[in-house]
Amino acid sequence: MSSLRLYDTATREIRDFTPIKPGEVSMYVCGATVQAAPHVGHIRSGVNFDILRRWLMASGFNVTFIRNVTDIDDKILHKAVHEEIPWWAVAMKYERAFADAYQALNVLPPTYEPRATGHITQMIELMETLIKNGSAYAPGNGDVYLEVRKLKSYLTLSNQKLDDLLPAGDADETYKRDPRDFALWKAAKPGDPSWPTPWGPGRPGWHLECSAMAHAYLGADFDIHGGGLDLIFPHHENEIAQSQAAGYGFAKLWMHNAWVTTSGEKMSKSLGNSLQVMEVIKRVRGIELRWYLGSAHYRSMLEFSFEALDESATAFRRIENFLKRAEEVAGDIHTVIADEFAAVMNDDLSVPQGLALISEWLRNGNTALTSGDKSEIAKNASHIRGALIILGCDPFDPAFGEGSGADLTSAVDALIALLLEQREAARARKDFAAADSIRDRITAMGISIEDTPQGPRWSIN
RNA sequence: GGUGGAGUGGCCGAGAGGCGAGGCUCGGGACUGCAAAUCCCGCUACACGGGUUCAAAUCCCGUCUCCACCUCCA
Repeated sequence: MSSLRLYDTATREIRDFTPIKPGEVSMYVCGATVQAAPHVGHIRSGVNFDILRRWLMASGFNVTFIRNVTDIDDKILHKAVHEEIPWWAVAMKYERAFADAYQALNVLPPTYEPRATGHITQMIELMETLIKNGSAYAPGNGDVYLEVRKLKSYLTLSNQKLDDLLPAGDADETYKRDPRDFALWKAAKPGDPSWPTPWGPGRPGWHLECSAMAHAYLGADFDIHGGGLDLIFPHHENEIAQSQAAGYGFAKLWMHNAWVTTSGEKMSKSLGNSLQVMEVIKRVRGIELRWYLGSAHYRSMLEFSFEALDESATAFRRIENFLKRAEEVAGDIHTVIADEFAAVMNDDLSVPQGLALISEWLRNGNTALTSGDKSEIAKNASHIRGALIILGCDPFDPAFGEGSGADLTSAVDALIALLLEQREAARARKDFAAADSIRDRITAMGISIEDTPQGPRWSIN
């Protein structure tokens, strides 16, 4: 069997993945800055890395998955003023909104989900290390900066030259030794929340938290660091700078997911609420949104449209419908990871090629359903289900359960069966007017009737 | 200005030197009492101009268009 290869942003090539510790994978993904409800672009990142995680687990690795929550930053403070609630209430409100969205799309909870404000101690320790070894300085105004000119290497991830950069501009320039130096820590402004430090009260700069938390939970060296494309610079560059200046090896492999675009452009909040996750799942189910977001390769832009979303949902329902019929005819569907599927997933998570395989199994499975070939039905269904589990779209996953409605299924089944018996009787005596009348009335209840080689079956629309 | 990415059939979306991914839509057919579902067939594309090659969507040169990052960003 093939082994996993992944694209590394740092080297810009697909490389063999070899974990630091055999059988173990440590990964850190930059999560949300909780200052607004998540839109479909945010959740795509969650879905993409969830697919990676599921694939690693299915490949036999024990995965430690850390995804942080940035619960303090400028936007959160601004929002607090705007919404007239405390900054921590803003953070909690949107952290919950993200959690709800992750859950709705069946994104597995991380092994641990550290918050920035819970790791001030680790950040101070890191800054002390950096100041002590001469990599960082505290000019006396309460800020702490990393001195980028002192770094052995910088900007290796984004492949830029220091002299081509525009000044960082995230703090008062007058205290910086170089305009490109960036803030590890920001002095408190009047009215802002702050934490005490040896350099005065203040709050974390954006980048420091990830270095501190990755170190706290994964150690000096870990396997994979992920996030959105837009984090490459400055966020990930600065994480590397801080961590390596402190003597950590840091991430061995960098992965970045592409955006969801609209009209070819990166999604932005100016589009309003219509593309918020919770709005979109009023139109399609969570599992269908997940299928759509996961269907493009993670490094390709996904051009969002409601038309494409609807089509994608329809395509998913075909697969789901086959699995349900297969279960009815052939019994419980085992999950099998087909070798072909493993091969495409091992090739930098080539999900779109996996979908082509699913299409093939679907066609074969439907053909088998028509001919009644149970072993062929079971085989194709189990391959499909094995793939869907990796994609996080298994229709039988209780995470997507039909809730209390499931309890009614057997009762409805008995009622519909009664009606179908009458319809079958009418058909048998060629009284098609009566038969169609029964079907029409069932349809009017929102239930579809299909005649299959195994007899009629019903499903709720 | 610097860095990175993209342009594929009506639409979505893979591929990255050689037998036309796949899906959706549309047209035709099979099955069916009729539907629905399903299956089969059809619609032969790679921004533009050169070049390399027996062979290019894929490599090289040039051009155009679009996007992103360099300021918060999944």
